Amino acid sequence: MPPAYDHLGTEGRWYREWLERGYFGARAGSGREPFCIVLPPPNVTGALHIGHALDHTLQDIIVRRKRMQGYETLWLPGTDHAGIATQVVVQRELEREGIDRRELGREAFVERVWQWKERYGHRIVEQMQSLGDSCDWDRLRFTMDDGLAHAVRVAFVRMYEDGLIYRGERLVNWCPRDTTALSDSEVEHEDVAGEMVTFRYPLASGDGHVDVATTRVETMLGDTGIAVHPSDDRHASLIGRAVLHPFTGEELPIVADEAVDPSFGTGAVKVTPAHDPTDFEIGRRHGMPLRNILTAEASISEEAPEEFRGLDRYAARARVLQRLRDLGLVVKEERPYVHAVGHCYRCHTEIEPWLSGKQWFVAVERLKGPALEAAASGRIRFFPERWRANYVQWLEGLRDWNISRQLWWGHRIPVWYCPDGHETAAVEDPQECARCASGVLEQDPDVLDTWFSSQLWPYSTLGWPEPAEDLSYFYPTSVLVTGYEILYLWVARMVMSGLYLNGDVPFRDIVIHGLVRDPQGRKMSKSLGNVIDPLDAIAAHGADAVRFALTRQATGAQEIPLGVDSISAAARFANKIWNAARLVLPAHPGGLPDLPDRRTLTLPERWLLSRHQACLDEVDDALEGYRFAEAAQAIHRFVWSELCDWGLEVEKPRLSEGTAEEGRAAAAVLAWVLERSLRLLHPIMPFVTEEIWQRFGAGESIVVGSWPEPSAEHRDEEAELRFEFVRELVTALRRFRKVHGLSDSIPLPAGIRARGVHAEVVKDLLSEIRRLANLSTLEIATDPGDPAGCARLVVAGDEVLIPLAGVLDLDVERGRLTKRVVALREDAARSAAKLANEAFVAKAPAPVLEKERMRLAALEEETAAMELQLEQLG
RNA sequence: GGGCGCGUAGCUCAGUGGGAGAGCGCUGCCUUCACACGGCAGAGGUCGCAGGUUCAAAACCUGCCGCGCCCA
Repeated sequence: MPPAYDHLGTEGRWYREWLERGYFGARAGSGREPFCIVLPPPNVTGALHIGHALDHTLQDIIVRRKRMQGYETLWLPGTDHAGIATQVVVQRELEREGIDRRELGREAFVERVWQWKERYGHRIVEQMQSLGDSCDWDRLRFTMDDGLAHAVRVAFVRMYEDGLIYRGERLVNWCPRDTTALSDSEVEHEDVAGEMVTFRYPLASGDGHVDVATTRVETMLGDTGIAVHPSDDRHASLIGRAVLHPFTGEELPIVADEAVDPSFGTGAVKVTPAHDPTDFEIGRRHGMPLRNILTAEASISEEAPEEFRGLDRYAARARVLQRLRDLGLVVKEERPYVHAVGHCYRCHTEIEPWLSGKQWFVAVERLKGPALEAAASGRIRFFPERWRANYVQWLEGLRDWNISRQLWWGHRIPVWYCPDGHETAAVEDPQECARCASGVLEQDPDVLDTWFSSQLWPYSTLGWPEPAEDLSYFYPTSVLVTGYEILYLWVARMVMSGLYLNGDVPFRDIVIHGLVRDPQGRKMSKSLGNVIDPLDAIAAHGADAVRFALTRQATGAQEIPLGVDSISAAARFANKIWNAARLVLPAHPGGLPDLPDRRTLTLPERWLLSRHQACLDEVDDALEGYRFAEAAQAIHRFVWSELCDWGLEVEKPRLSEGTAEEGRAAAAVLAWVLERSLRLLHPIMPFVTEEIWQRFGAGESIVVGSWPEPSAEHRDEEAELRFEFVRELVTALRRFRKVHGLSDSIPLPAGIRARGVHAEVVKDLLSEIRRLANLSTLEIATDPGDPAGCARLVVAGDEVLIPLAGVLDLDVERGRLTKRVVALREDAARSAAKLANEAFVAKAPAPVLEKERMRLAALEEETAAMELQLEQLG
């Protein structure tokens, strides 16, 4: 084995091997218990980013462990057609060729998108494979596949016929750049430094005015009324009167409406029913006309006075303000005025509430209830649990979902209209109108929200709506793993639709993870230059390192900080295990290691097995509860700080210098621990563990090896206590050496007055202790003898004596002792005060009390020894 | 305005009733035959602030201050 682990020569080779051997394939009805995860499908247009890397790593950890536990394990992969994102990408490509998509026409455009998908759609799949994702690639799905498209139509028609989908005209969230409507969830609210303008409308009667305030002053071009709160005394006399629009001379009525917030501004608000959701409602209640002053691209429309027409909304804002100033109607301009503005989640353009004609909606009222019940009853469980509250709150406030998109790329709405305007919703393209049998039909031009199809993902991918074997075997799926940013957009909708269309929750456990940030907690962005490209990181440090670094940070927190340092640290961890194997494997005869008879094990071996067992229990328990960071930390701590730092170090002499029998026994124990540690680590770091595991010659592949199950078998508290004393003793001696600036390579003589069990331990491990602390001699004294001329340490109550022999600086030694005595006295005083407290003695549990008494005794004993030593030094 | 969180070592975070922890970073020493992608040791913290509960609070309760995210 080379002295350093080489991920480049390892990872691709093993991944191809695993694929060829078909380890990731799952079969329905195998008789084994099913376990299934559907992959949140990445956009087919996209490249793998660090967020995917995290999401996939966590899923792969779950899946690989379950596979090792013997489940029929299916991780079902796929990609999403991502309506807006994909359409925009292809549009841009066309623009570079000087082609407008409208010239090209719908059919040709969609054909172009398919070509694009064929060309680049597989790229992200290969990237997932470089990360090690153990998906069943034979089942790869795409949200526009025939089967899935069929599922979308069936879902739509079923909901339509059940009255859950309807067509209506209302204000929608409009993205003027993508020229499509968006659902409420696709609008991101962000604070913007805008302006607040207060201006006045003169009363039609000429005897006064009404002041109103707005951040979108251009919308006054569409004002068709003024509203005040009915119980607002300041404006009571205005109700029923009218103001004059300064540009059109039109009379706008002043109405009273409960929706007005009397504490905002002057308490009177301008009403723009065609451009604000609240105003839309007010306008409807009072019969105000809708004046749509914006075009689809958010420039001023024909409905506004001529001088403003054609201006874009921001230019219009400035022009309107200037005209109002000219007329002396501006009362106040506040700038900057920070307020929340909705932005398109895809292109970040400011959203306009806009009337775009008739749109399709999902009525959510009947879908909510079962989805709420599933969370309340525990049929779905959230990890971390707190996300349940967010889910519930969102569902409770949910309003009808706009599913029409004015795009060409996506699932076209399966509704046809005849010249009489009758609607025909159908799974298969209809030949005639369902109502009047007209043969002239035109399909709705719009496509469905991408999330409408992805909400079907957990069952459409398994064959729904057909009665598929996969569906009955793997549905409900076991776990869903995703980031909190799509909890509402996707997760909640899958629950609602799964319950409604398929009669059961789509998954049992929902694991919500955070977003990957840079080490300062900032979002990764190109402009900040702090982006970590997982593919670069994999090339530089290996997929295992990227996976481990992410897992180690994957606590339940909302943010997961990741820097290149933590990735290279993880790569060093892989190298550490590699080198542990380099030490152990040459001494191992091959095959699955067998543990020697327990009665022949040495104390350090029993300690090591016990610590290994503790690690195993912790890793297993953490993974069972989806506490990934805890699992990664536990295995890291054991392998590095226990196995390598102590286990291997203490066993080295037996391995190479002992008798053949000792060598065999030591190798067996170390190989056994190492092999099982590899299996524990495999879900997190699949490649390096496989590469090492193969060298055991213990079987086909660690991928299909068995998961070490927790048990109490090797726990040995006594061995842990005894060896813990050895570690303390050795560390104390090393520390002493450093304090006195003594080189590690000069052997020191030492003596110890060990008592009770400690005497046994020291006698037992005399040579090991001498070697670990580099002692020339270690005398075990039972009687006090003459400590003069010796430095004195106290370790767990035992005195350790080191002959000064002229090599030690007495001043340094006095300093060390004085420092120690001061600390001891402080500690002892605190302890004594506690024990002097009657309430503590009376109320604290006996073990706590006993422990405190022992502690004080030990402190006093050591203080006395140190003081005596100081005295003797003079 | 409502909801969910966070505030612990220089940085990022674990820790949820009985002696303050990890990784990274930092300091010093060491190229000893698994690993310098290493070893050994060390420095560094009024656990945001103020009250309260308790024999005992970083942890539980209340309030305040600061910060983040989501929703309106």
